[in-house]
Amino acid sequence: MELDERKKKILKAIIANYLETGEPVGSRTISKYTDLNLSSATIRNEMADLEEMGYIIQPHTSAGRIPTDMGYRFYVDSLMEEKVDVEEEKSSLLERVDRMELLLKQVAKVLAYNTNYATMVTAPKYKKTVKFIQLSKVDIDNLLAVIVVEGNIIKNKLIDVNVELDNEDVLKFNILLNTFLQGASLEDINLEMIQAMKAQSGEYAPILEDIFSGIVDAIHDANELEIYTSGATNILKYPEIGDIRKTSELLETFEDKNELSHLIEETVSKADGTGIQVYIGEEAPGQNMKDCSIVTATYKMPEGAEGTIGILGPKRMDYKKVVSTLKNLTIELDEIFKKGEGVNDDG
Amino acid sequence: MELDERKKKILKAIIANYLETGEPVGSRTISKYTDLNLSSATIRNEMADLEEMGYIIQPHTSAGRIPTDMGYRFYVDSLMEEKVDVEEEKSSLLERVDRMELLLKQVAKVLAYNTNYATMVTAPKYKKTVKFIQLSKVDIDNLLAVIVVEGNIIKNKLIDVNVELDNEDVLKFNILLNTFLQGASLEDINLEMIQAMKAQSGEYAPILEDIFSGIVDAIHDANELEIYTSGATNILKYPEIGDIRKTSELLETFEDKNELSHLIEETVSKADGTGIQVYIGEEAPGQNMKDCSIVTATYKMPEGAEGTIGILGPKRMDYKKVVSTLKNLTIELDEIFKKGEGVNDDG
DNA sequence: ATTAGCACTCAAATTAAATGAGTGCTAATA
DNA sequence: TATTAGCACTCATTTAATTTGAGTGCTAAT
Repeated sequence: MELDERKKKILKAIIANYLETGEPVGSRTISKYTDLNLSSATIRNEMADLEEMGYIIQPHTSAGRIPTDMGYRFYVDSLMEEKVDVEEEKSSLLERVDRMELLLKQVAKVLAYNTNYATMVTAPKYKKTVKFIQLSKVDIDNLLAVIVVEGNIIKNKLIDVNVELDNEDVLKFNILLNTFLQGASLEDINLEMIQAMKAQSGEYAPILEDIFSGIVDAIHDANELEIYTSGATNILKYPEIGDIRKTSELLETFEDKNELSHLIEETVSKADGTGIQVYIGEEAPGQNMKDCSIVTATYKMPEGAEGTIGILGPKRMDYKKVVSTLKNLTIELDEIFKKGEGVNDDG
Repeated sequence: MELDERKKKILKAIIANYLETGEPVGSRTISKYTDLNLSSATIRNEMADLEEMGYIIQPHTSAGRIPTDMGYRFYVDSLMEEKVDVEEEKSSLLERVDRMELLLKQVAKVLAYNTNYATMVTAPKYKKTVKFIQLSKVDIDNLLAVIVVEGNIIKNKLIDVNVELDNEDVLKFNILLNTFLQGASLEDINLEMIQAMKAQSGEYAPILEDIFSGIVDAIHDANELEIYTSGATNILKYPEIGDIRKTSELLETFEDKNELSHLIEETVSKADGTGIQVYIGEEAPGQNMKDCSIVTATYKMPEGAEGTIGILGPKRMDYKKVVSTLKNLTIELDEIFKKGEGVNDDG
């Protein structure tokens, strides 16, 4: 059987209507809703065909039709025309801030606010090199290490030292650390480098051990795939996502950054790199997501590093709006990074 | 009418049973459940009395009894004996960490894990004085201010400067800032002090403006009543708390740190300072909390500063367990602060 | 003062009936 | 040949009626 223009039009009308109302769509509705000027009987015949082809399904004998995953997929790939950018929507959504962390938090928040779904944003994964490092004596037995890595990610680490150090000692350490670490990435910091530093540290080698491990910790921290989420409770607004138990599990998954990071990695690994990806129902990773869809977008930094923005919502999601919002946002992010405006990462 | 021993025993049995099962408790159950050896008829008479006195109520004519808020109140105040501390429970719940922030996050988490309710922890509210302050040049147009305040709360602030500064300039600023700010609390930093600093900064006065406002921001930040929460989704496990809509609103309230901070302040203002406070149903602040109870505890720092730990759960809460867990935890916290072990705040 | 006994109440569970949106099929129509 | 009016049929949902049973209050006997 062939999916001719008319069938497509009808399918589109069914899905659009279902996305709006959440109710199974009947033939009479479509008959009136479209400009096809066909009777409900004709629509019924077409619907029977569409069902046979697997695009729609009846939840029960005497109900209207709802889209199958395959139907959604076809809608997203071929039927949905993207929202025209009204001029005012183009207006920038993000405030400029100077730290990656704050920027991404903001992205998650703005997106959740605009879409009413749950959102997640990962920091770009790139070789973060040390831009600045400084050790200071905070009190009698604590050193504070401040490390700034590319993207202005700032990490602090208090290091307990049980030997008294004077300011001159600290100064020496600072010179040593900067000589070796400035411009280094996590991968550059290996046993070899540690040995070399120890060799130059003379009598302080044992103390340096502590300090060094503290700093490596902090750099490691900064390199971790951070995830920012927002609007988790939005999930509760869509009761169609199974029962409370399931929803509650989903929420927990969403709040567990570790699990979430796995999920995102899975989606990213599936992505074909063309920007925006839509995962519908079964296509989405994770057990509790059968009734959800995930839409992800990738933003790029000039150096080629990529981060992901994701939206989690019900299958019956306003794909149009989500996709267009995501597009605008990634464009804006790309620009922010390009200009070095906002987040400053000129090393 | 008098609340004699027997009535107390019966009331206690009713509430204990209700806390366990969540079902209205009938006379027959109590007749068997207690060691009073009374027939159900007698219990019924006593129950009628207890109802008249306002401690219990029938959800409908032919149902068993459930506690009223007043019943819960009496139970918590007079009937509930506290859980005996099994030796193993005494074992410490907290790992030692060196920063207030991490410690309190941990408290929230451990508590949520142990009780299965939603938890919140506020940082102690005290005059936080500046322990350490340092300005460094991170790149061509960014200065990094690092401020450590008492309790080892560390704040970073990137400051955009549009004038090129050399290291010597930065050094000067550092000396200036330290002279004025070390040991100062937020209240100490007033217009007068700013004027004095400006007077000493000479040609740099205009730049200092930016730097100073950045630093004041950061100190302000550090002084804000931070709240750490955990286990918010636990709320979903207790369907007795109204419908989904209400629950969802409650969750949102819980995730909104600002609102939450108001709530906590309200409870604290009501507290009589004897440590653990229980707010049952209507006694709790906030509109969506009619079906909830809040239990708060106060921990103290040696300087007299106080912070609050709170638990939010259904009225039908395991008060015994909650109170004992909270007690242990505050004791442990008090000790950590006393010893200066873990969080280091010897200024 | 306590308790056995019994009639009574009412939420909740079960069953039955009514409703109505929507379908599939058939026969008439353009 | 494609479309449509018409009609019998299906079945989730709604509404009503019935049954069940836990639990009560009262009374009379112990």
